[in-house]
Amino acid sequence: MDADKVFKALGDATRRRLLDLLCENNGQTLGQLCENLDMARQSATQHLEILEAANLVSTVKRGREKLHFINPVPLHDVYERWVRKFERGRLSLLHDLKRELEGE
Amino acid sequence: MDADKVFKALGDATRRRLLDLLCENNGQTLGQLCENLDMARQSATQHLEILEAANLVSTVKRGREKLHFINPVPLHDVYERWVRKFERGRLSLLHDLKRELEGE
DNA sequence: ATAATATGCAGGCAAATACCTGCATGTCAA
DNA sequence: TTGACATGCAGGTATTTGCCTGCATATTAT
Repeated sequence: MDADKVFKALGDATRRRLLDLLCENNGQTLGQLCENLDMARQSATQHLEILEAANLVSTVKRGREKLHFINPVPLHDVYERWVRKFERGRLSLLHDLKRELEGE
Repeated sequence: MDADKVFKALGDATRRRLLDLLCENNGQTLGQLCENLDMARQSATQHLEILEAANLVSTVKRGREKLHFINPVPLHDVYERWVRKFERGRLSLLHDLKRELEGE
């Protein structure tokens, strides 16, 4: 997993919206996704390319259409590497902060 | 939680490194953090400001020093909103993808 | 008081980003 | 085959980003 690509991909509201759209209805074409986006088709294509480079979306060509599918694996990896790490020490980290804010 | 700020903050290797450094040793000063970064102090300051704006880091001034503490709450929120959502449908999403890749 | 230390503030610059328009290609259906 | 439709490719531009340097301020220690 390339953490940088995954996080950068997630760091844009349009791309997170695309993931949400695919979560509601997996396997949509570029055209279908564009109908929900309010931007030129080309811009949506670029966003989808970034999601694909991060391996968050995989595509399949069917005739003249291109179908888009979510790949949930990188998100799971992000959780394992980033969220769980801080989750483990969560209470003690919060404690550090609170104690310091209260003037030690 | 401002998802956009949190994701954008996480979308940079230097800032993720800062979070790791604080996870190892919470409450470090700007100077201490800079020693591990290989960039000018000002650049590090800007990264820390972004982490602070995303509420991932809180600071306390002590004399002439500024102490930095991780706030694990936004990361937890990101998990709740983004990772768990896809985690729930994870197997079926993977199934969609696999079936399509195999030619349906 | 004065020097050393820790951080803040302002501005400048190159690269990356997120849009766009215009045209080309490939596929389906009449 | 030909026209309509779905997507690909190329390039142009304004904004944002990440880094820097130079100078200012505030705190501690001698």
